[in-house]
Amino acid sequence: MNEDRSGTKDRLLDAAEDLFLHHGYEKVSIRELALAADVNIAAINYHFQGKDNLYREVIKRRFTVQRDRILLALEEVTIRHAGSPPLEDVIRSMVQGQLSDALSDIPAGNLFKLIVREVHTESRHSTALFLREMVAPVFRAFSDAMMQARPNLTQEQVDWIVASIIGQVHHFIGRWQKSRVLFDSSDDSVEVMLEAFPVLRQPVEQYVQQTTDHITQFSAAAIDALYPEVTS
Amino acid sequence: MNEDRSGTKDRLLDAAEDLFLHHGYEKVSIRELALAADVNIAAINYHFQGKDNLYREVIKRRFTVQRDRILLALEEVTIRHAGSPPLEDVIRSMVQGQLSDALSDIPAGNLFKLIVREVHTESRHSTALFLREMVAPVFRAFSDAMMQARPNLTQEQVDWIVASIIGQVHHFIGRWQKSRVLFDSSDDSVEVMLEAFPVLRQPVEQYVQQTTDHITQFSAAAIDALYPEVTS
DNA sequence: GACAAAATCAAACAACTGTTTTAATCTATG
DNA sequence: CATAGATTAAAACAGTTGTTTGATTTTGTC
Repeated sequence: MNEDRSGTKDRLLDAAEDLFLHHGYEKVSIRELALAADVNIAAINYHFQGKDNLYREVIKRRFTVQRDRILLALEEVTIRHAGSPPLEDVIRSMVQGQLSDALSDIPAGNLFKLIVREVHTESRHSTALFLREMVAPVFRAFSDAMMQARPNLTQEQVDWIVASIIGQVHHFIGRWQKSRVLFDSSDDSVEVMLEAFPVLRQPVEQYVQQTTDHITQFSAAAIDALYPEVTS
Repeated sequence: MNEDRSGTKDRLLDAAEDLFLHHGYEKVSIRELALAADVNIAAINYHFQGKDNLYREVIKRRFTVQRDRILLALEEVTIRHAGSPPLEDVIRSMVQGQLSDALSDIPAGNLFKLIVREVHTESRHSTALFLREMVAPVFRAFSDAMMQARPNLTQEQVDWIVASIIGQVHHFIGRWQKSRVLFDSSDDSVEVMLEAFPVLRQPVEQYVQQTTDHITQFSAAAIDALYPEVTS
């Protein structure tokens, strides 16, 4: 078989994931990719018909796994509570899932960093793919779970809430990454960040945990205060 | 005098602001810039000593104005209420200021789009400048105003809250821009966005207004629910 | 071991990048 | 009007980009 272990292909994907993540699509040349993966330059075009497609494959390789993980966590939390999950559990599933995937250093966790980059940039490399197959299903599942947790909410209200929560998640992911990038490049302006937000000094695990707690509590409190449950 | 109207310099700055905003720093070549501004290619290096510096100048031209506008609004709201401004007013000053600046189509409003791009990308073109002179002062002023509105909050609590609010603001800015970019490029995946968040169908002014209201109310509700005021 | 397919390699490709150079033109002041 | 300085212009520069070529090596199968 030719599909099992090419070696070259996988090394290329790994190196590409790492480099694209840390420096962005444009700033990484295929020569750097080839060097990092220890393959010939032509291998990129031989195995993946071009740089663009390599980028797409990097994403495709991970995103199904990650998407399904969150979808599963959301589904699990709703069926465990027989269709009426606690609001905080729903939010936590989503927030924790995204944060830990995005900030963990295991290779499998690099996807969300790429996605945040992709969404906030307008590089349009695979926008349709992202939106239709990755972002939209997760949003919809999150939306549905939240409506099961708080049936008194309208769809539009849930839309606003979901946007607020995702916005917070991405922002905290972005802060962490920015601080690490600045730190890695010994840019002294990292001190300005750390001073303004000392939580960034902590190790990843604690940052993920504290951020998850904050976003969950902050958002749940807002929801219940704005749209109080009607206890019949 | 040589400083008043060069013509070329200003046309270059205007074109650069527009192009950098819409396509990003890397994707815009100096030849495109020169064509759009209707100047010779060499003019970029003659007037700005390189592409990098032109980018920096584009930002410098706007950012002081914008920063001062928000700082003023925050200051004004605190002195009007004699040092204890209503929480919602403080949040609204910040949110409204950023949103309207970022999403209005007047040229003066392009800065924040560039900033969001700059912060969420790691292009590092003027990170220190941004953080130290633009982001940090605004964050600090926002932070201070909020502590005046709710003296019972600790600095750390305020830090978390500020991050949550800014995160929402940037996310809603990003959504709007993304939808417009997709729309402009007739990418049909814009439909996926609009379907998931129909508010994006509205004109700018209403989007800014509704988003401001939502973020303000959502965040204020969370704050008061999480950290209730002690009424002595 | 022979043979064909797959994979790797070094080299060259054409297109583009930001920047300089050199000459021509404009502009204001004497 | 003449002339010095500021500005524009066309062309060339050196370097990099993603991609392709054609030869060479490796791999698996009979």
